[in-house]
Amino acid sequence: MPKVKKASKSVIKLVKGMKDILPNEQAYWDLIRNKVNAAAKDYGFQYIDTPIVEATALFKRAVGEETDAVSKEMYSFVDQGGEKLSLRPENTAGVVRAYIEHGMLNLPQPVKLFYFAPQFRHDKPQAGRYRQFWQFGFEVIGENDPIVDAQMISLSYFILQELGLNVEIQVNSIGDDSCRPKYIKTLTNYYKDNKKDLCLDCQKRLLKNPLRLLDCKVKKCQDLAKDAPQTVDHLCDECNKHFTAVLEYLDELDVKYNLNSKIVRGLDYYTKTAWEIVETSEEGKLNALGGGGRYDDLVYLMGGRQTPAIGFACGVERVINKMKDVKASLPENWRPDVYVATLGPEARKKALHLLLELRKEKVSVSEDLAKTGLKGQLESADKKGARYALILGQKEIVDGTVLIRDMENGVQEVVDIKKAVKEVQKRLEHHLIAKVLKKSK
RNA sequence: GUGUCUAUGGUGUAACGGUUAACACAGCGGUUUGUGGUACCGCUAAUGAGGGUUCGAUUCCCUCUAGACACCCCA
Repeated sequence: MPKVKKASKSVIKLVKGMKDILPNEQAYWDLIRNKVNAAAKDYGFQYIDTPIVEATALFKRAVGEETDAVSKEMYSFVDQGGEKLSLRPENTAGVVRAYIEHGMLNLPQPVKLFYFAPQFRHDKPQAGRYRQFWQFGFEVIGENDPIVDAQMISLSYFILQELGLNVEIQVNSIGDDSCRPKYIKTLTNYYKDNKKDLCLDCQKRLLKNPLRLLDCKVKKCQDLAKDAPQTVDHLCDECNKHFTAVLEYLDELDVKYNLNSKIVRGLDYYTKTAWEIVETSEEGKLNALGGGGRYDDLVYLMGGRQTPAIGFACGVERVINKMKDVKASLPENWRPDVYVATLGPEARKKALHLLLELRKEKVSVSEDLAKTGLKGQLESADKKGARYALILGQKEIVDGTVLIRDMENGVQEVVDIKKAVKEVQKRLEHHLIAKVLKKSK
């Protein structure tokens, strides 16, 4: 054995708020990616990747300069060329930029896009909240029919349900340019008279973000919120009609939803329909797994022509957290079909060829050629869950044979090494047929 | 930014202020290079950092650091 150096004392560690996604977690990620991809295909969405880095101005304009996501939490920097850049805090702005920049208005409308990508916000880390976090999201650009709202809500609901979660939709309409400003005025007027009864945070909210007053957790604020004017009662005709239609379509779909006047989105670009997807198994805690809404003015705001749009996004880490909480079932781990074990230098050399052959034939194979003891190798084969082991020792080399060991029952057979691959394939087929038969019963 | 809690090998835990910091799992090696899932033996490996109290600190106190959780906000 070579001399082993001791670990040095100073270790560079993970940056705060960042997370390694280790192999033992990947099953969750694979599952989510697969479900998202499958849903996207079924619903006719195409995948899009936009850069992690965008001009800071993009987010200031799209997301809103006053939002926390942009004003407090954005990773911004000036690069070597003096450009003001930021890591994206969300993905809709980038998608819309791409839509405009690549003239997607010339494609058949609406354009339906989806992404699965890391986002960055310099927040204080917490359960299910990281500074680099992943979101999958869906956007429909170029359609304002309320039926699309209902379909998008249903899609977001469906995906999380597919992942084994008990979810519920909280839906609201926050109006548009023609009614929201008036509503906010009404709301602030209502609160002005009761200002002294509000908690300190809410007194700040009154100035900064009055809509947030509605979901304060402090009792006296909640009591006030109960009688506060609600957005839905102050929608203009157009918004009202739209929202009513959304709900009507939603009733047709098999979606559990709740009208919730407290749903207010954190980003400025939203209009009309807004919703959140919450997990319902744990009472009290209604941490949103995802959220979405219409953003009919965003394309225009970003310099394109007026184009209605709607989208939603879900936080992947949060979804995984919940999946763990409810012990959602995961697909079985990958197992190699065959493990090749060797004894002796000749066998090791021969095994190199055997491995190539097996891989060429698409037999999934595992080995530890560097290990010498047979015991250790079989132990490894077992841990890896191999179905068969091919054992190749001195004796087999001399005879031109190889041992096939069934790892489930320990039965071994000697076969001609030239037929080894075929023999393995034959057995694997039997295995597969047996499995299918078992399932069909 | 505010608050609460926590800090022992890779992981999970243990140690009235008092020997060489214990146990389990994992990892690695061995039990005449030939048989795993189910034996036995061994090895590797830890008190976050710095101060203080004390004859003596993993244990008590302070500072820092890191982490977890909650608030804010959000996905």
